[in-house]
Amino acid sequence: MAHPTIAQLFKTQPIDAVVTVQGWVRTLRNDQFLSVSDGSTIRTMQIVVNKEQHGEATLKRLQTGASVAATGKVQKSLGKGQDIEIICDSLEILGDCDPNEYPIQMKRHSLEFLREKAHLRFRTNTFGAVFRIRHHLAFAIHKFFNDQGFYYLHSPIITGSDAEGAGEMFRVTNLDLDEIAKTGKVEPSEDFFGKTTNLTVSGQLEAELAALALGKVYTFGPTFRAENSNTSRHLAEFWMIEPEVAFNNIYDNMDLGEACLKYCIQYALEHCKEDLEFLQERETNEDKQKPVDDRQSMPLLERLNMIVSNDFERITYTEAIDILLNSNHFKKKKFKYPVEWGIDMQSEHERYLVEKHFQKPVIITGYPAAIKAFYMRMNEPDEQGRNTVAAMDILVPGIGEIIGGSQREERYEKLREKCAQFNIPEDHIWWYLETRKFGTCVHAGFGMGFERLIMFVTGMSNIRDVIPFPRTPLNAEF
RNA sequence: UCCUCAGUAGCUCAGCUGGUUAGAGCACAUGACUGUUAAUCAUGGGGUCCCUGGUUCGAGCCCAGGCUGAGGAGCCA
Repeated sequence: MAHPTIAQLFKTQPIDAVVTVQGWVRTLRNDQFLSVSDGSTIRTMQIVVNKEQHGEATLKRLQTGASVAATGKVQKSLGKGQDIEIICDSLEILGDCDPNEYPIQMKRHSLEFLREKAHLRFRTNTFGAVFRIRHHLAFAIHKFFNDQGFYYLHSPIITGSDAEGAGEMFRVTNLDLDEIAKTGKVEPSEDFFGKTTNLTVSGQLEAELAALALGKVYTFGPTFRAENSNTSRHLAEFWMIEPEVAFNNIYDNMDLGEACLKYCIQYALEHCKEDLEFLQERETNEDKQKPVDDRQSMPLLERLNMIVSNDFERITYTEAIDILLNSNHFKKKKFKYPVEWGIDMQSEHERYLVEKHFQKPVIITGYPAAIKAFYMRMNEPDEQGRNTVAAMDILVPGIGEIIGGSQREERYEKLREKCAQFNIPEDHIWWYLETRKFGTCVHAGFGMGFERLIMFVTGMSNIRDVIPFPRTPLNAEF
């Protein structure tokens, strides 16, 4: 017999049908009303039990967290909190849950506490909502690209390339480290792959290779950075989406990034309404404890709708610097870091542009060549002879950079010059250079941090709360 | 890695200028009630005050070092 999920029961409302619900107890109210969750929705099913029929000993075992199977007839609820309920006929406790040991209670827990119980935090309303939304967003990404004729490319997790310079890498080896500690000698040629290998920091270079044959591709997989960064926006293991499109220039790239973000948010608004409403209420309650300045300027759903229904602001780096230089904020010397053409903009500068000046997502293009990666396409020098590249960053309120991308340098000799400037030996990325030698073409792409997207959509403020098992310095317990 | 803040009951927190037996709410146990919505009411049990060392007649409180967590910065997605 197939068991309907609670989500299905609320949807179909099969009054008078006899059904079995399997799930986990949230509370037992009044020795009569059992609230059961099965993860299919944030809502719980009310199971009406009674002491006479099921026995006092059984009711005592209906502790928060216990797993149960309840069979009974679906009825319109007499109570006010739900439209249907199940009048329980037979009740089976599948797994007991000792309340003296079980750490999750029907009360508010801090997110920090739940992070230490990562194996059990799925059972809370907040994390249930977050991870249901995470699923829907992953699905939305695939649907967006698939519907536009992109191919999903599986870039390698283990890479022999160390050219991208996106950050510190995790070494991958099966050499005997104890032996190496004794001899003090590492011989890469004796390693599994016969050379030094690392966990990938980006699938971009590989995606470019594929785009120059398949046309439109995207990667969506885990990436790894061994940076010792301890912030609410960084992980050592995170998921990234990297589309790469042949014949796209920087403007096509901006259009794609904006459309992708809007599509994902719209998809969540349509498919995760109840979870988003719950998270909005949660955020509003949390905000009440905060100083007025730290609160969100508008509720979650309003913020998301605002993004979907407005065009992103598009400005050049040079214009952005001018805005900063002409701001009262700058004149009153409120920026901690200096502002001048050529700087790598600090968080405070980006936040000012996005949250104060424009109050909506901003796409900044044309960054100084000196502060961007080697593979970005050189623009013609500006009137003042300054070198910029066809890079673009999409910044959103509250998160900062959610997308970073560029038109790629497709000119063979220009790219070789860049390699020389960046001290990248050509024999390390000969395969990348060859794509420019054999039928090169204009192409562009970007990287979008999946967890940052989820943060933006859910309103969660710590990245460790939007990935099931966060990997951060000194933390890999689960 | 740097700066700032925090660590007290299972959880969330209070604890005065260093002073005698360390508190509250929730959770848990027992009982009452029985159409509740994190049910309610009464009663009860529950503490390595993060660790190590120091100052002091006396340390949850002061000092030093360490550990852990959070916020911010850098780096980035």
